[in-house]
Amino acid sequence: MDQLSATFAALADPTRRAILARLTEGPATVKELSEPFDISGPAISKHLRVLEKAGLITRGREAQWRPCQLDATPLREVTVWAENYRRFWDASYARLDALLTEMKEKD
Amino acid sequence: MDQLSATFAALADPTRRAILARLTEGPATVKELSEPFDISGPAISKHLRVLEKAGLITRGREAQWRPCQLDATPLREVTVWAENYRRFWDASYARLDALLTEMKEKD
DNA sequence: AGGTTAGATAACCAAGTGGTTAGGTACGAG
DNA sequence: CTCGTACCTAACCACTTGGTTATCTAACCT
Repeated sequence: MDQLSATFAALADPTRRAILARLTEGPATVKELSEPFDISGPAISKHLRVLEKAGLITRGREAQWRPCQLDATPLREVTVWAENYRRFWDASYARLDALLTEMKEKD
Repeated sequence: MDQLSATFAALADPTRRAILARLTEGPATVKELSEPFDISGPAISKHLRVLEKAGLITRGREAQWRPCQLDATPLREVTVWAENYRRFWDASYARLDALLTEMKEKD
């Protein structure tokens, strides 16, 4: 699975997006991350592994804790990808796009 | 499944992203969309249904053709969501963010 | 009417996903 | 040393997914 697909797949789950949102407030242990959810530890572990494989989090090792930290660089690729479609929803951008195309055709 | 999850799930497949890329050049029939891929018609049909349920395409009806058209509005929600994480990858944005936080704390 | 083309549906299969429980490892505290 | 805590792996389950082939409908063209 390519990087972008892995990122999109990881983001497709609300629990994982909530974990990322929590991590914007700083690193957290697995226990802390699992608090808001009504699911078992192993389920959280699996979500974290998906996020880790997608490169969205990195994990440290402190005694018996394995602190998680956000790594948002894959999200930059997501926005870069989505930017190619901006002209299809952003009216003002579409006008600019049309203008640029027109100018290019005049060359 | 919520809208955002459906969109991310739809985008997690390279074939579906390629279909969207093709549709930026204008509407296309199912046959046209399936040309570049080495998979069966029903497989394409399934991909199109996923894209349709995610609101990324709309489908018309012309004689025996069912032309597909891009609808990028869900992608706007994707960028809106990702924008909340920009400060974690964009250094200059992070500095601006820190400045704003500092100003807020002075109030 | 008969044949061809576009496309959808149905039934099936292998693999993946999101969850569980049970049990194992590693570390700190008493 | 033993106990509790944090976390992981393994095995299992129901459901979904991405693909297939076979079959159906709908429209066009002779």
